[in-house]
Amino acid sequence: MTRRARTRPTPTLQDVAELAGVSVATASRVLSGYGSSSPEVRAKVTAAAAKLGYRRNSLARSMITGTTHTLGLVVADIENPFFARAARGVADVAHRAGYEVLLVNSDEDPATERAAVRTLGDKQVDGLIIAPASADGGAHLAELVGRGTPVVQIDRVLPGIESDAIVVDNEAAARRVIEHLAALGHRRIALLTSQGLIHTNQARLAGYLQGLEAAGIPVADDLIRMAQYTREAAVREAEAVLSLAEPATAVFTTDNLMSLGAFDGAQRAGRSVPDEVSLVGFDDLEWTTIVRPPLTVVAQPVYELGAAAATRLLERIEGDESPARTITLATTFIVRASTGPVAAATRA
Amino acid sequence: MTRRARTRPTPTLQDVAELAGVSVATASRVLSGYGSSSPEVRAKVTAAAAKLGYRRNSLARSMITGTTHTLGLVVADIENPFFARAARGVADVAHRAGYEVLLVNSDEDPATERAAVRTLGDKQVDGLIIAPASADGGAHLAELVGRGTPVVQIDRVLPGIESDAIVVDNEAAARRVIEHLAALGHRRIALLTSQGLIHTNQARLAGYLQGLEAAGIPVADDLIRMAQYTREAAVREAEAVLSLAEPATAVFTTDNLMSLGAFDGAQRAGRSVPDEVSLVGFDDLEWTTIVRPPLTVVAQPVYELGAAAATRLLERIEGDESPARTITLATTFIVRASTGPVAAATRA
DNA sequence: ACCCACGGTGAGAACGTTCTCAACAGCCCT
DNA sequence: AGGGCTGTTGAGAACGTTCTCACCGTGGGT
Repeated sequence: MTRRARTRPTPTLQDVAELAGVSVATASRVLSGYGSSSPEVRAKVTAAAAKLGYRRNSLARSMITGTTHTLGLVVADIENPFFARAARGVADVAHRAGYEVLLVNSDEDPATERAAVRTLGDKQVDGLIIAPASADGGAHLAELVGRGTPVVQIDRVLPGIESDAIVVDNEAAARRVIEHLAALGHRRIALLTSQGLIHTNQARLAGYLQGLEAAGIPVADDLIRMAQYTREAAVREAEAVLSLAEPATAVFTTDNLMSLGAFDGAQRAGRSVPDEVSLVGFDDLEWTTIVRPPLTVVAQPVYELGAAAATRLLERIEGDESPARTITLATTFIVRASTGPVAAATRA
Repeated sequence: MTRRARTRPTPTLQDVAELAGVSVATASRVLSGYGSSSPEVRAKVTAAAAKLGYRRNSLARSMITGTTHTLGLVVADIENPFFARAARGVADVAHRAGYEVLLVNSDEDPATERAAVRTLGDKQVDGLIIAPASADGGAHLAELVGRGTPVVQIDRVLPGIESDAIVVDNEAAARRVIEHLAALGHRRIALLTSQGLIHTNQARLAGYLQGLEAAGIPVADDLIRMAQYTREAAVREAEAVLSLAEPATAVFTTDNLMSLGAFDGAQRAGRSVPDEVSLVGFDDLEWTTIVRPPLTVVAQPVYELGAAAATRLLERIEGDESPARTITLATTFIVRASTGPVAAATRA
């Protein structure tokens, strides 16, 4: 009924072989460049392939070779600059090695993540890079690993899985921040973090607490805030912490969205930075340097995180059987103008 | 030599069938839920599958069904918030429909793009969404389309390809910007755009020119700047345009990176915004509202761009054979505090 | 009692490759 | 002259599914 003749079937290896007057086996040999073949045959086959516009069917190839040259990548949200940059690191390394990447957003939802991991497994990815959300356990990851598909975790790490992991030294980073603020005389230092992302945030909280202890500053519960993961929530918490009876003189945020919200909150509350409140953010995004004052931040080696994960994964795929390793990357603390000494009025 | 026994071969449909005491055909029927089968058999098979931890091999399935449930997505750079958001739109729609997305960065390089499109084709994607870089022509896209794989272009559109496209009304957007600035008394309006991205930028340039004409403002060549696509280059051009003998009183930038650079450049040049120079950016990113003054921008419906592309592509995949269509989405002009009337000193 | 339809099932082809193996020719070496 | 090696080739199996088809039994309609 409907005319659909314009879609003629794609030429197959058999078509090429016939046109070249050789067997399928021979055609495959010359087009895939293995085994041996005579120059004349090579010429005939390549000519036939070109003439037909032959393109190999990777699916069929994968069926037999058992390798898809595809990597799975599961992140919370590709729109988050953190994951976007990590993804870029993964993609670059993968691409250079001739691998493609299958991307899935989990939105930090364990169910979505589980389904995604299964689907990617079904699609026979050669390996998986994941920023795991599920705190409950990684049965789905263990399943993959058990079937021989290597997994590399990034940013967070689920214990009990035989897999490599690339993380950042969050505790040290947070400790360093507090040290800096304490040296400037701050004693009312707020921590603004987000719910979820358990592992990462917990480490940053731990570092915060260690930092306070080292500086001899008592822990104040009203200064430790867990906001929903939205800009608005961060704004609210920042404003709240600045309007306490004894307000915070410094706010440390543990990721880029919270940092944005805190900056916004400080401005809206009419607090001058750093005179009335010092701000320290996480992740060195572009905006942190065009804002006034530019933001003091913990810069994570995000691109390297992704690149290292992909590199490690490819090593595993190539057959590396060494025991699983967790690689911890160092952060860089960049002091800019958003942090300064406590104002005389608020001191003591 | 090396012990690798821990990787036992993945169970196949045949294993399930044997354990359940039925044929492969029957096992396939119950696990894929087509045809008919008795309740007892269904129970036996599902039990066997569960016991073995059976997971279907999507590759084998795709071989026979001819569909991979995978979409290709080619963008310039996933790190660019514009593409990240569009990708999110694509991924959301795709995911909801049971499709996965294979992501490739082209870096605006035609050769990389061509190779990527070919590879994705080889991998038998069911459809492709692409922000095409190659101005030279879309032979690689035509090739795909010719083989029956639908293609949807986003943001830019290569002429002569039988494919749908989702774009934004760039001319109208730029015209609107100039109209706004002209109404504020500006006559020295600079356009800061980037090299490459031909189609999009050309449309914005056209809109700029139309806007000037409509306002009766003569075109000044020294105010039309094409920078390299880096923040630094944008900063330089912005500074340059502000230190002309007869400096620009307004700067219109045509994408988010240029906007960031221009904002930076105005600050570095010590020009107060909007008193000495008005700024209009493209793309409504988060930072545009925490910066002082907040930036007047052209907001593109980026998420919708990606979502619409995916929606259209899925329709094609489902068999829609209607003639190719180009859908043009409208932009929103958001006036914030970075634009204001020309200063009395510079006026006239 | 006969026929037909129908639910349930299995055998085997098919998808498009790669890869193993055997066959064959030509050559060198003894 | 005979044996073995090397390079080139083709036949056919294999990968793990889905799907077509034929078969069987059963039950209902005539």
